[in-house]
Amino acid sequence: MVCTLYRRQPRRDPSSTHSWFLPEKLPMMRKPEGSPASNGGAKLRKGLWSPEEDDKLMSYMLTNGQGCWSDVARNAGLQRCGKSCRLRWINYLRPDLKRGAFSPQEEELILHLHSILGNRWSQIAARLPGRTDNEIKNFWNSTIKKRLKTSPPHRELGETTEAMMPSREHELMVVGMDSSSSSSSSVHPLSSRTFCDILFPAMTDGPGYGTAGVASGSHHMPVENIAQEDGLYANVAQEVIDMDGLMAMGGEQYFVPPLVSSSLGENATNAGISYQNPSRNISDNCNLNNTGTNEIIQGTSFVRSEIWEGHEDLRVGEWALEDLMEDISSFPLLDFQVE
DNA sequence: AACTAAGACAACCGCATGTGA
DNA sequence: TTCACATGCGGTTGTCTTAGT
Repeated sequence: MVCTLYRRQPRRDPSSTHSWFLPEKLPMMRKPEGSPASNGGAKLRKGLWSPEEDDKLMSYMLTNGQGCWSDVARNAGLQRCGKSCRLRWINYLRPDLKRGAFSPQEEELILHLHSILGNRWSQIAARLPGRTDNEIKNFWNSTIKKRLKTSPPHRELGETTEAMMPSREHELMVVGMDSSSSSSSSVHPLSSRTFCDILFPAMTDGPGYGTAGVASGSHHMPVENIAQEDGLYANVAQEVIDMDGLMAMGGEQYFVPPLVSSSLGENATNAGISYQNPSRNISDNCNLNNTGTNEIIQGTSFVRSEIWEGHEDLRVGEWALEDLMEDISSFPLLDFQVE
């Protein structure tokens, strides 16, 4: 039997311009376990969130912002573990979430990024404003994966790869972005410098980091500095990409979408990073927290703005995807991505 | 109308990492 | 240095929805 693809109705109005819109009351997919009144406060609830719980968490986050998640759970009067609250907030309640179907541009971008980053869903999500890693992961596993089985990836996205693969392809396979297994998130134990040297022997400097020649090979920003500024994983491929959006391979430069601000209340790695348009700075609308996260994000934003001053169109929550796709269209799919 | 298969997606779980005492 | 705790991430599971039979 063949079922047509569909997506459920968005539960919130994605077209709303209001910073916060309360979720529609959800149909119960699963009966929430017990009621807060009946569990005596001892046992933590699991399963689907009730609308009441959502309201509690939402209003707590609105008034207090994010702090320690276990405190959030406790202070908001939720019989949930902090982890559960965090997940609910990030994946569902966050105001900057974009609901609804992925656009073709987004799909293509996901494919593209996945070919580069593998199953690093959080990294991919960081480049798709309003989308969560969970959402992208689900989308990939349920839709794209199946689609790719019936149509090879580089047929869909245009030319890649054999011709464009770096000559050290086999080393890439061994060293770095192994997404063939479920342990894709792992950071390879090899030193990042080694990885970098193997991957990008002729890395360029990016905007904000000088204009040394493409093949200089000696102007790498120190890994430590990159990590400091971006809060990135100790994965040089990612660091290279994140710091300037340019990935150099075999003397060619390829654009990788920059990190965008799409996740309020997360750390600076995944959260607010490129507020190019101050008028849309989310922190203007939301009292993020009172524990300093806001300042951190703004500080990071400053760094980011410098790095990305060539990309003025970056916006929070609404991304010029067309431009982006144009920019990355020159980036080859790297076929070390294995299903 | 009932059943079934498959898609969609919310949420849990385990692990890794970071941080502070 | 060690330990405990918080957080983040990716994989996986479970349940609901929908369409076809």
